[in-house]
Amino acid sequence: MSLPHAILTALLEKPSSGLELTRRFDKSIGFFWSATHQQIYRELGRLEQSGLIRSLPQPPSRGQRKEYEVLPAGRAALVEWVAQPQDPKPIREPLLLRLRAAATVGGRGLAEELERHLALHERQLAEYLEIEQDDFPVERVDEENRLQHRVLSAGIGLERFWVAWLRETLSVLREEGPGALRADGRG
Amino acid sequence: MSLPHAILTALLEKPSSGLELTRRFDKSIGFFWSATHQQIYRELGRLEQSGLIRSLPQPPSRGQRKEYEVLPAGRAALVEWVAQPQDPKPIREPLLLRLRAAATVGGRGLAEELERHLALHERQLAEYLEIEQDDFPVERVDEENRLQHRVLSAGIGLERFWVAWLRETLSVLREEGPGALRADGRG
DNA sequence: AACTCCATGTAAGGAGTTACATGATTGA
DNA sequence: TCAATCATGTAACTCCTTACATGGAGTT
Repeated sequence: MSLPHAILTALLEKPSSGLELTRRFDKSIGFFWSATHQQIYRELGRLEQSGLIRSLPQPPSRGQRKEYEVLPAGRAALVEWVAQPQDPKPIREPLLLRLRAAATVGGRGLAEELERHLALHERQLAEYLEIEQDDFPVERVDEENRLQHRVLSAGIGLERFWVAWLRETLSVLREEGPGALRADGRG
Repeated sequence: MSLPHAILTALLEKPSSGLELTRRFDKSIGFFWSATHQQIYRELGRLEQSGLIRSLPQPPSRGQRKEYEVLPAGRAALVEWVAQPQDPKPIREPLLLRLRAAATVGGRGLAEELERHLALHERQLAEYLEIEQDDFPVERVDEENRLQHRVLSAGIGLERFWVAWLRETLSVLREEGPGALRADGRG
């Protein structure tokens, strides 16, 4: 039940059309809650029907921009959701599953895959660090800013974790004998 | 497409019935890939139909234990899956979403929720550390063992990250003024 | 008229969740 | 025999993903 609230938050920050929301879910908000345009359009329809948002007066025909804004009921729903208890979901990480499977059936080719993930996480980390430099300079620290900075810090911390873990794991694999779990090694 | 492979791995480690699998998905494997018994039974049926596993000769009536084991085709499918490229999924963490929403609409009651999550992650971390002490003593380090240890290390590292991040975030909230984002404060 | 974007959708299916149903076994 | 427990399922629903469809606007 997070998508509607993600959309409410995005619309509160700035009233938008479906496509604009989709773009924003590809960057800032999407860094910790991704969504496709199909999900977004469907959810916009539901939110409008529930009276939490409304579309601004616009030509209602198909293929035309439709801009949405949050109604007071929508803001109230969001405020209520923010403090509502929700247990953290257990980890669900296919890569760990694959490592466990590799422990049983052998991991031919797994090292390459770990290296690929390492590169991806390094790139993501660099992107976050760039955003941090641009958007969170030491001056201007009001509360809103600080909370948003904490969110970004979580992204940075998680990427740092994965980078470190992948490096250690790769070095463990290499200790097992050069190329032990590589596609070109002897499984 | 991870659940079938999680089940194949579990069955390779030890042939089991649906309920036994469910129990194991509540602990070891479940720490990074959870599943309910409904998912497991459905998937066991599919895997059997695809010829990747088979049920050992047993009374076929309802309410009777049915033990499964992996067939060669199942092992081959798992080997193939292990090295197959799969991009890491972007983060999807409702708590970060709520923090971002709090930055916009205020976070009355959020501090309590962060404290609750902190306690949960501390408990999970303690559990992992206990498992590490029990299952991974310094002696006996064959390859299988090391890979499984790396998996556990990921769990430990992630929990350590969340504990640290939550503590920092709570201290940031407190700097904003005592009780700023508490339910009993002035949001 | 054909092509390319922009923008909003529909359709179908997979995966996970929640609630409930049914049969076998065991113990009081 | 009654209840509890073990064990295997069904049903209905939500959410997400992938592929495709449709309409408008501007260009050539």
